[in-house]
Amino acid sequence: MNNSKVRVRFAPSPTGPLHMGGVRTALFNYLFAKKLGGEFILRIEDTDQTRFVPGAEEYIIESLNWCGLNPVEGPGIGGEFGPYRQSERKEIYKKYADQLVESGWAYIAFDTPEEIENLRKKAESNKETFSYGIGTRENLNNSLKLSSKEVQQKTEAGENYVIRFKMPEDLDVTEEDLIRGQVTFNTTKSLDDKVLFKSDGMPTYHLANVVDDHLMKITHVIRGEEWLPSMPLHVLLYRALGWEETRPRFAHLPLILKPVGKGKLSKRDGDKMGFPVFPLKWNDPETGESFHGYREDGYFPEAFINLLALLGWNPGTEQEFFSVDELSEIFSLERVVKSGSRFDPEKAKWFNKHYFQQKSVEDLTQLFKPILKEKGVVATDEKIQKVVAEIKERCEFVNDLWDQSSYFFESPKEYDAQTVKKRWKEDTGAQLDEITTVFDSVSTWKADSIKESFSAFMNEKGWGFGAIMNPLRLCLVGGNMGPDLFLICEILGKEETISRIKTAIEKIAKL
RNA sequence: GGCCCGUUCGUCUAGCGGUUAGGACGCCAGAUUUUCAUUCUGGUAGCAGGGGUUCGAUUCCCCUACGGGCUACCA
Repeated sequence: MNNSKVRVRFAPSPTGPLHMGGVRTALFNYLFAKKLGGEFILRIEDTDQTRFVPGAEEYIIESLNWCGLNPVEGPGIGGEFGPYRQSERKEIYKKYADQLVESGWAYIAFDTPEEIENLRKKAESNKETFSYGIGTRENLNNSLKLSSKEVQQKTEAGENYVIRFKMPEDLDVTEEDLIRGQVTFNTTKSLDDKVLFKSDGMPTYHLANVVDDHLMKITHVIRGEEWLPSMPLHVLLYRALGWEETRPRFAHLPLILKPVGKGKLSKRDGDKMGFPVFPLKWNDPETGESFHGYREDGYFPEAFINLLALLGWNPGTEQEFFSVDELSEIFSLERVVKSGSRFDPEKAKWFNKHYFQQKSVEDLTQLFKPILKEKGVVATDEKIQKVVAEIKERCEFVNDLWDQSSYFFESPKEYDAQTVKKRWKEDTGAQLDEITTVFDSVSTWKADSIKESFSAFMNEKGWGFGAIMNPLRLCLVGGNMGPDLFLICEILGKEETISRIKTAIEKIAKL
């Protein structure tokens, strides 16, 4: 096989947004290439004109970009093996299809889709499955049955035809999958005569894929498990085209499964369970539907990549946090798991939390500012930074910052009913009123000194801390959450603190 | 239905003939925090079933069950 420089490709089709399984495939390709000092390229497989979705290609490229998985060759990037969009390589494929017909590895078939559909239905009514191939092809409308003269007449008359692979009979095709080991398929038992070239002048995936991988000098095909059944076809195609010596090796990745229920992860699972399935937000141009994205939901790309890497792969050590660079050092296909893995949204959050906590207060402040602006909050960077420093450890997403800190920027709109019921006693209002006087007399408005004055007063009165601290917190934040109370006072400022207490006493009395 | 792939705590996984079956997420408990959260400590829970092979099987082989994928002029 191939001893030259490692070259791998990620080859999505632009039929919609790339989902996280696709990103993982791209990631593993990328890591494999990096590890071996090879090249990672992007190729757009848009041979099905009927399924083209506007914006999908841009989405794919932007997603890879957000994840930092940048190809060295691809559409919009260029490279010596371009173009990298199969629709732009259309002319290339026909030649190879014809070559296969000439060499007897393929044949021309005139059967219309309707005819085949009928055969399929008929077989189905007999509880059988129709398959175009060994056993049936000799009796169908193709160049195997027709005389060459008839074939010529039909093609010259402009009749539509496809080119099908002529699957050799009873041949065991054995291939060493880099993840699964030896896999064997018997041609008669499991393979039919796949269409290689469609009547619309475009190749199918199978032909285009093999031709392009060869032309682009791809050394390793790393793709999803859904392609495993077509591996023997591809192997045979390389053989038929005479490219066996240089053909790539295969590795089939396990699939990502739904968190609960049956089957592989799909588009709508996310909205059902409240997690994104796509890297970026996607608005479907046809249905108008909107899907969540990791980016917009506040995940950091580092976290997204990290969680993806550990879904179906592990380093063999107990380390769980990895940068892309680290992964590039230690990634290997041997450590890819064979079975499909259920996606766990909880663990995904945990990964993000880790990266969130790694961020500096300064960085988080910058990320928080646009959110505050959106909320109509005006505050100095100094205050925002102070707040962020206090609440950082309670958050796992940038979006949590507001939920954990809104009371620093606006006074409570309501008071948590449960806390009121539990903590607000008959004389609480009067006691808190006295506290405002104490606060008013604090000269240096710093957490320490506020606490000092407060404690002295409490001791003098002989009041229980618990009986005052909790309702006091209620007045200032509206509930029983938040960091140290005196720090909150400090950040709020003396005036605001006192005013909030007074407002609360009034409002709660009315409840 | 046919073909192929797979099966270790609820989930992600380590294990590559002899281990008290390890870690992580989640969950539970305790400690700290005069709140809540964080943090720390501890706990809970697993080799799908049945046959072989072997002195010995989670580990190797076979069968069954279950799960997954494919079975288009879609990728």
